[in-house]
Amino acid sequence: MADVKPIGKALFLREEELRRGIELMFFAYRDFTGEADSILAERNMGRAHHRAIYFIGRHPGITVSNLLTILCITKQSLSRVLSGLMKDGYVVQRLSANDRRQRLLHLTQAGTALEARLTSVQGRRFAAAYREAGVDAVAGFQRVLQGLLDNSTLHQLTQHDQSTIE
Amino acid sequence: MADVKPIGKALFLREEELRRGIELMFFAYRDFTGEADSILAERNMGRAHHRAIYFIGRHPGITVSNLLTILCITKQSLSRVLSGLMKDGYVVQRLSANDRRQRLLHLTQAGTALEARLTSVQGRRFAAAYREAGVDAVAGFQRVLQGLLDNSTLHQLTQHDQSTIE
DNA sequence: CTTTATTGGTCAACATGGCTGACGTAAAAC
DNA sequence: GTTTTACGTCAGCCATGTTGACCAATAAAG
Repeated sequence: MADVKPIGKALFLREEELRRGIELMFFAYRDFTGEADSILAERNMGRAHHRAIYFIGRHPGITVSNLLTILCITKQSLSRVLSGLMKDGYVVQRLSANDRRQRLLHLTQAGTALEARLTSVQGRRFAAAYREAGVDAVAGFQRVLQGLLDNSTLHQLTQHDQSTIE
Repeated sequence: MADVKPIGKALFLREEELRRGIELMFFAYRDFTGEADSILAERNMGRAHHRAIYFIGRHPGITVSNLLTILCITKQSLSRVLSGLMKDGYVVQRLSANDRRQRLLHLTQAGTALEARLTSVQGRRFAAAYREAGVDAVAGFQRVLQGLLDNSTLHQLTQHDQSTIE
């Protein structure tokens, strides 16, 4: 509301444009997660399990702490999910050699397979959307999404080094 | 995995590109909803209340049925949320003249005010992201998000007429 | 060596928001 | 007029987020 012109129509169009973005985010996120949710539901798992599997696959040997930093949920929420994943044989913990307090998280074969399946399903959707929209649109898409991030999230993502492997 | 070139590096880059999209969607959606969630939490409300308020504001006089079609949740989930919103004075029901089975939903003054506040917060984030990214990026953003939608959602959105007012 | 901080985990208790199934009531169909 | 359909509500279950208290192992600081 800082640099709004004193013209009724311009204001209206601006608001409509913003609402369009808000609504697209809602619907696209819902549909984007829908297929994976179905696969997970078959195995009595939810989106929380997916997130854990995804980021453990992405950062093998990640500590619980670092996973918490990525997910921004409480230790207890994650603990419940990890317990289930270990019980069901998707994730294993190994003790760290450096610091034996740390449990380093790894996917099992079953975990890797499930992660691949879920990522494949979501990747196909992205691949189709990217193909339809074109390269320039994809760049714009990523720029806008990046602009929607909190600063802390942005910093986290730009440090995409080996820091979680230790 | 249909039209993949038999080159290791190209495949890797493609997968990384898709994973970047998947992750950006996760983080951006979380941060995008975070501020509104905080405002809602102050009033003992959640994201479900927000969705209901948002779409009632968008389609004054919408029926419960039509709201269900938009949200894709069960009648019971919505009913619980609507009961709370009516109890707290954000929403009122009016009986339809045509079909007295229907309850037509409207925001109260408090509901309108809350909707405006929440939309303003999310709109500001979008406005900032749009400003940084530029007009072309915004177009690409919208094209890609649209491509991520289920067909049924896309059809629903392209029929943005008065059908919900009846 | 002792103290303190960090890391990881557990348990209890609670709220939100999905779900299913049972069940009214109003309108439509026969 | 009875049956069927449409619309909405209620009760209760489950997953997943929350807070707070607490414990154990280890690292770091004194």
